[in-house]
Amino acid sequence: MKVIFHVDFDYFYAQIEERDNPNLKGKPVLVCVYSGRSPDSGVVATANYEARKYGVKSGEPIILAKNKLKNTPAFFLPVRKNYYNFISDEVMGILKSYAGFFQQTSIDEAYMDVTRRVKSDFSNAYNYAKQIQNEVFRRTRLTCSIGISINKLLAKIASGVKKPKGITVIKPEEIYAFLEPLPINAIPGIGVKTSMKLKQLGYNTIGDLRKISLRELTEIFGSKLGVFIYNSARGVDTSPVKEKEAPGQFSKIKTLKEDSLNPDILYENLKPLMREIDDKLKKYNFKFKSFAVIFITTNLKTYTRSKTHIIPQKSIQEIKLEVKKLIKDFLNTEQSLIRRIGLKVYNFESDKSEQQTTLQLFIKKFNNSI
DNA sequence: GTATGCTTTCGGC
DNA sequence: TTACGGCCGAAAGCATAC
Repeated sequence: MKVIFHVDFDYFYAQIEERDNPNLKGKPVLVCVYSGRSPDSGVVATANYEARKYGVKSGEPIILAKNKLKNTPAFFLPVRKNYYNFISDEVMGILKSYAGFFQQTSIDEAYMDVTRRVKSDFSNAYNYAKQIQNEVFRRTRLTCSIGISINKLLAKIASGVKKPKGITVIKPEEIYAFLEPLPINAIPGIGVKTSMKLKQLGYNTIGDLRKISLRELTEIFGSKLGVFIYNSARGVDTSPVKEKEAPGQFSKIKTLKEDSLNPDILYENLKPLMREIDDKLKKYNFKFKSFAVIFITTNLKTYTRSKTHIIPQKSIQEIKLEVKKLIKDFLNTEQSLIRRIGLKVYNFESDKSEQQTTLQLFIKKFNNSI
């Protein structure tokens, strides 16, 4: 039986800001993404618990959060993403040293397979989690919550139960009782769309979900999603904890000073983003085969238009005329005003060439050895 | 009809 | 009453080949 941890840092961005500035302690702290369009245009990325008491949520407009906190002293801070990434590397490095297998899934979340380290024992696991929390706090002054169970699905659900600084264990014999009362969308991967569909059929909890046969589920949702729902309702998840692969895409997106339909203005706004993506490509030494222009309209609807090359491209500079053309073509078909524009590159140089490199390395080694 | 691979949209953080 | 980022990976949607 495996023992899997899911580690989730508590209100990560805001917690880092609190740690670095003791004046913030005990007061609402909101880390915000300012778009630069007007002084308060933008959204809240993360808020600490003091702010959440006032109903502030991630993703809501800054101006709305200001309203909720108008009679309270509160701190609205601009997001410092590069700095948080640096801290993330630090805490992830610590966690990794405690895991047999390690999988970082976001800036502040990770799975750990600790089966061997705790000898498959859940009371060992609890103590081990405590030890990890203490060591992370000793070295970084940051707190996290940990979910413990036999697979990633259950560990992830568990980590959200007790926060902050929580440890929640779901032992094998507790799985059904634990899942029974939870709403269906507590299963990661089941969102509004799927849970609404199930609600309309009269199913509200994971307990209800277990009454549906596999056959029925696959008829409604198709084989892939159907099997996924059937297994999840029973706490079954066989996906392994595995090291994160190289990134599959880079993107940059920017809110315009004002909405526009002018292809020249849109392109001018893309230029700095193109440079930043180029820098990143160079840093990683990646080439891309596909690129896409992202358009977000006044009503916040997202569109993308893309193009794929057979030959991997080294730099955006090589395809800037095609970027221009994608913008023109898009404006010819869609004429709602553009609020935000972005660019992404993906389809990085195929595994084939990587295999070639390892093959070449092997040949070198082989030649050296004879 | 179904498997596959590509493009676009969705949704979490 | 409205207000509204920037990134990523995954799902959904679509086209094509058989």
